[in-house]
Amino acid sequence: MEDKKELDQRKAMILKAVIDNYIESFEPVGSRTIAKRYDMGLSSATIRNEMADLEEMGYLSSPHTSSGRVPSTKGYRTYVDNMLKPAIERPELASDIISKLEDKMTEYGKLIRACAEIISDITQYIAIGTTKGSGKVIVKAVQLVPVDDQNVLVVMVPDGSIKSKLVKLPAPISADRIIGLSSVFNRTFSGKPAEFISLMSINRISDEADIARDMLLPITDGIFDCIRQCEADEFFTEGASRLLKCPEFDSVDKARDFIDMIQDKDVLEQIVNLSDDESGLTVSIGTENASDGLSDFSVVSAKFNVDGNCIGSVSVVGPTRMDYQKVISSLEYMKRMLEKKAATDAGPKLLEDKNGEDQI
Amino acid sequence: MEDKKELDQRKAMILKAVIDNYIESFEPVGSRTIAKRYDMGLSSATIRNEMADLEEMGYLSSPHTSSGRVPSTKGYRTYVDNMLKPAIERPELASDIISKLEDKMTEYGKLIRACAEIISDITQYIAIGTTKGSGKVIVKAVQLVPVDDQNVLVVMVPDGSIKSKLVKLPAPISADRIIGLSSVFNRTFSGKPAEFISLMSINRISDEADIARDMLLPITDGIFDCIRQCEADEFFTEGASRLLKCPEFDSVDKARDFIDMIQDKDVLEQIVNLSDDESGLTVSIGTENASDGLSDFSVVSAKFNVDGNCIGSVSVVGPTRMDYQKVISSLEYMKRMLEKKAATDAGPKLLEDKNGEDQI
DNA sequence: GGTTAGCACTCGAAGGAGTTGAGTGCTAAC
DNA sequence: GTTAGCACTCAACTCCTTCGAGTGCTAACC
Repeated sequence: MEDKKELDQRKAMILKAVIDNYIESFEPVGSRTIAKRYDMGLSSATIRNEMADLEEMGYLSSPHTSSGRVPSTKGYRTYVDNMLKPAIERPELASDIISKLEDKMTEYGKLIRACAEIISDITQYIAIGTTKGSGKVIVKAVQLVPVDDQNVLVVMVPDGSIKSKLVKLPAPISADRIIGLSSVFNRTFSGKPAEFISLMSINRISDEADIARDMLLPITDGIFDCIRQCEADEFFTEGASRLLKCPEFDSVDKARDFIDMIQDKDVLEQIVNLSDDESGLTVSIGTENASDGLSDFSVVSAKFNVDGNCIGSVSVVGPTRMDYQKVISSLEYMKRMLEKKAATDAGPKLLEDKNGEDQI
Repeated sequence: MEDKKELDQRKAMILKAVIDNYIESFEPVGSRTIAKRYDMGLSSATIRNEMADLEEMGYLSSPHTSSGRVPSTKGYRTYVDNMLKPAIERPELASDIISKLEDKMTEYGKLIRACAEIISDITQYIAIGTTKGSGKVIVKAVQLVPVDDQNVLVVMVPDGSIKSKLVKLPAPISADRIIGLSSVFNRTFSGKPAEFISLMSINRISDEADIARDMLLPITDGIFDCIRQCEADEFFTEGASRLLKCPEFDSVDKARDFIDMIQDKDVLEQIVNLSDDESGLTVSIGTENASDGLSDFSVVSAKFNVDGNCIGSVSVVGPTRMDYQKVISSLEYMKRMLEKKAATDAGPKLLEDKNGEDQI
């Protein structure tokens, strides 16, 4: 009552104990439980007093008069900021993750999906992934692949990704023509920013390749489509059903509401845009979340940066009493691994400035 | 009591009324409800007697002594087989579906996914789609697309689909080399069945194109990978969260169990393999299902055939008291539309035997 | 003989009273 | 500052009653 300044060490210890317990049991924690489970050399009465102080200070709250205490957003915040052990290395996880990623490493879209999957697997919460639509798409290459006499696969290679679209031409055309056309397209567009691909260029190609404009239209449409795919942020959700295993969903209504919410574009945006420009992780707890519907949930978000560009993000959504330790350390670990691997290993974009001195 | 032969017309009418009611309300149906809601010119007492008969005959059952009646599997079966109105055309749906399918028509995998999505949207139940891995894959075309100096996109075109895989070569190579190589690969493999692509051919290509074998290996690996993708049956589930909206999931446990079950490969197999070789729809009701876990659910399954080959299937899974009318008619409709559209319209495979008389 | 009205009976669902136990706040003693 | 002790609170549980929808059966009716 007298002083309401910072947490002293004992209060901090008790706060941590309460939160640890609550995370584990999802039940309001009483003073006696703490006294018994942690050998602090304090009686339940003393702890009771401290807990009353913590409540007054806003770190804890009680659902009703005579029940144990539950952490508040402020309590979780302190816990997350100050009380977590530094992320531990988990070599046993590492090899597993690496092997799962190995296959996917060639394209960022698939890669991030794989990350989200793995993270959801590890943490048992929902993981939401995004691939960041790079604002300005640079076309590295365009290729046309003849499929049959009237269908052409348009392949566009921007940075760090590959997009393709099958288009149907208004009339049959020979494979050789397509291949010839392919090199005209490639010559015209490669290295150019996406804005460059305007209708103007069609006329140029039409002249150069001596081909009717309406044969080219579906192809350029296809390219536009690929560009649009690149520019668009993509969302995907992994492990939604897992959340049903959380005891907080004791009624089906809650589960329903949550699932409805998590499918709302706006909420997804909020979840994902949460992390600011920093390169680290962001944790948003309970009422800290912008969206009301998320006030009983926490979001831990990691952005993945390669070569200074954000290529996407993975966020974990779980109940406020989530296992922060686990979530944060696995996300951090994933982020480190992915960025390191991307920097040393494949990924089309990273080879740009190499010289082809070994060329065969 | 006296005679236990077939349903007479009145019994059938009452049975249908009970099932209609139960499907709507998910509550045991009493004789009075029927008497009031349907103007049959019969009192509740008479209907009560008839319902007792229906129970004795196995079409209905009552959860406990003094509650209304609930349809049994046999009851549903009779309902589905004899009492549904023929599928109605829904022009308003048609245009919607067609426009949604338009975009996806180029590849069967995406197409069936889109179908499952639409069906789940319409029916509000879970839809499970599969693409049938065609046993014997015929390689229509192989193309290599240079991405940058060390990465190559391997594109393989089998029937009705397109697969691609990005591979990394052990050493840089020029785009022109790749394009040259591409035509060698294509010449060697196109029109050949997948089995043909053996290690033998690598040597041949290695000779013909004058290139080191270890540069070719990643590429053939990529092709193998594409073939494997074609051969594999693929599953996907749409609208799983919708099922939570069914009142039968009054407890979270049930929902959990169901979601666990629906993710089990074996159960999925059963759901999908349910439909026999017939070309129509298959309905499996409650206890008719092979898997115990599904005994409170019904599955309606449609196989899609194009040119006499099954290209995949979509199944709807819902509670036994699902709206069969809606599910069956929309699935049937979808099947008809898809097959018709596939027969008249694009889809790479369908152009094969056309001559390129219009060639530009 | 089929149909109907009437009545006693059944049984789950809903609501309320009493009990239990974990937990609190407060006070007084150490 | 810490602790023991005690009165108090309140959700959760159990037990009990009431309520009503629905049944089966019987006797009367057309």
